[in-house]
Amino acid sequence: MALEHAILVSLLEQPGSGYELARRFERSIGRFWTATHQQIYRVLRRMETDGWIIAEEVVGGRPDKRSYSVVEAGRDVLATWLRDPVQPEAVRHELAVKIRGAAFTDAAGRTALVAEVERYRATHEATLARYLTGERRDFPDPGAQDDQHRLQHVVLRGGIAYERMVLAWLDDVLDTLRGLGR
Amino acid sequence: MALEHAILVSLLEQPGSGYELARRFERSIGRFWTATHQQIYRVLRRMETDGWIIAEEVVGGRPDKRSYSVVEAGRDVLATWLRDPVQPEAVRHELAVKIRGAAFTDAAGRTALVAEVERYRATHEATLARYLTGERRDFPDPGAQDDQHRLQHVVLRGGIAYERMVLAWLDDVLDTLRGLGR
DNA sequence: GCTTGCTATGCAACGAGTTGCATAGGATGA
DNA sequence: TCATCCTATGCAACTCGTTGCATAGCAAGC
Repeated sequence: MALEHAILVSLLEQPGSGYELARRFERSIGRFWTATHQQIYRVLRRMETDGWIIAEEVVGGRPDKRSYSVVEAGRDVLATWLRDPVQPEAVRHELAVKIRGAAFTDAAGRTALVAEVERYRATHEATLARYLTGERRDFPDPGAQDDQHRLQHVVLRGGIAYERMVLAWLDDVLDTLRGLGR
Repeated sequence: MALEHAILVSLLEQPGSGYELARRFERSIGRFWTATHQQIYRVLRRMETDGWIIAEEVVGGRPDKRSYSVVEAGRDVLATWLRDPVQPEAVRHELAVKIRGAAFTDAAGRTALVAEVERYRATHEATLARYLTGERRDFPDPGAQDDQHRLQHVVLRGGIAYERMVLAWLDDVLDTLRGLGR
């Protein structure tokens, strides 16, 4: 129900094609909103039909592309949405289910889960490292930022805080799993 | 693709009807896996057809109900799933999108967003309070727990850590929003 | 020269998840 | 007594999101 809005924000920050948006969703925006290219292309066409964005055909590149920009109606839609109440997040934390499920498996299954949690922990460690690198690169001087960068920065700080929290919790999980059965 | 597994874990912890499961998903399990009663009823029927669970008709109560329990085949499915790699979480954080979107609205819109973040913060404060109350009630003596309770407890500690992280971040967000435009 | 990979877009089919509505008995309260 | 709420289950219709596949030109490497 809100992929449209994530796309509006992304296009306002920087106009671009469906392909470019898909790449951004793998990086920056994808930290808090995921989408496949299929979904993005479909929603872009609908947004264009509804008059929220306009496309400019760019025939220079190897394959031609359609670069989208937000128009007035799109800005209005965004402004209205910003005033709507924030929906409670729909959490889907598969690992938490597995941890509680570990009570119903045998010792070999738990050993396998420990290994899986370690692997999972490594991916979050890598994500944190990426965020910190990106922070040093994009926000080297927190004192001298315009509004847009300050807002992007505070969202990134949220991502960093999340990853640190997850890492600390996963250590707690590993201790707990290893200490089972006395 | 994994509501089945969340249901298996919940039914292993405690057999119950579709309605009871729906209530649990609003409380305990719903902290990390959401589902409506519609979805739960549909999946339960499929799981019964597939022979993962069996239903017992309970005709005593006001409306009759079907109480489900996990059978051997269901345990096997769960054990296999526990060994599968954990999928990276698909994050959907609407508030983060709105914060970045605040760069493209006017002063009145930002004031409205501050109020909304404060309301949102209050809901998370209430959630944290509920978790802490539940922790004192369900896990008063961390030294003397069986495996199932230790695992439930570590998942709850994850929820508590998450809520604390969110609250601290929302304070950061409020400071940032209030400090915009110098 | 051939394969592989990247940019760039899209169709078709399916499965997951939501929303609105319906039923029906029992309890609670004005 | 009548309205409202809670337990308990379910249908139908819809939208959201994923997966597999297809196309097509250009670049890079073997």
